[in-house]
Amino acid sequence: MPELPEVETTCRGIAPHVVNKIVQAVVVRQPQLRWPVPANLAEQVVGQKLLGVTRRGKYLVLRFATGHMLVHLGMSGNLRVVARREDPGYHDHVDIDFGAQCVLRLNDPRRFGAVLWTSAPLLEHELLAHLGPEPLEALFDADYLYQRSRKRKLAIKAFIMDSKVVVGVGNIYANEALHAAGIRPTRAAGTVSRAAMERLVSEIKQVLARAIEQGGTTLKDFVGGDGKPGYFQQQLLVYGRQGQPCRGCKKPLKEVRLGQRSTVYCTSCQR
DNA sequence: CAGCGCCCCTGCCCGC
DNA sequence: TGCGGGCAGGGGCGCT
Repeated sequence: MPELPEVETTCRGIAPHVVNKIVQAVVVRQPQLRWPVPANLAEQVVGQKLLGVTRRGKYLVLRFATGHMLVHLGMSGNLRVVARREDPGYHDHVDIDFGAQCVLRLNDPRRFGAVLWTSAPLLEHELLAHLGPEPLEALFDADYLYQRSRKRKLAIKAFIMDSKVVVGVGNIYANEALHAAGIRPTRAAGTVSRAAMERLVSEIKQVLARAIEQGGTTLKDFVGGDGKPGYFQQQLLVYGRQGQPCRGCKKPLKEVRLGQRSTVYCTSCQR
């Protein structure tokens, strides 16, 4: 479900409700997520004030005085603020209870998500230490992507989806950005021209920024931190449109499988 | 090291 | 209607 815009939407949606509130209780109904939820999570945070909610890649970072709680939504997770009286449902695995009608609730049917705790300096955490730049920050530019891609033989789509290269570009937006930039997803990263990299960086930034503005892409059941669906889905030009006409040239869009992921492109507009 | 495929898991959709 | 197979937005990890 969530790509970077969905995680950012969640971050913005929950922050006003939970920041500066004190954790009253932690309820773990299902500890078996991507990694086990730490057994001592409650004792780490109960009684502590949540100082801030940020995002690094697709990891949500909840900052406390003594450390950070990392939350990843995996493929099917969502994190919402609910009233305490709202009974937990199926797949509601973890509650962070702030009292006063305010519970942060993780729901994740596939359980690819994670809830972790680290008291070491945040950026030293192994899951964050080797991440590439944020796609919407200035550090991510054509120079950077061009230099890093030289001599790389893997497909450009897999390259931009590698979180060590740049974080937060998931399958949907990789498909969309490559289409907008006129680059064939299967092309070896090292053969993409400098000019094409300029377009690609620009399109990645644009597609992510637009999706964030609109509250993310709702596929199936995504809802942001406030429970509202996103509206970006209606603007997808290639993802899920295989066989349908390219909006540019009207030729049917082709679908191939790249690294076990659905890859859709126009054989005429993308070279 | 780079690159590729395999999983973790549930739900849903499709074809038989 | 029931069931098996394939696929789904992520991404760490192990193998070659």
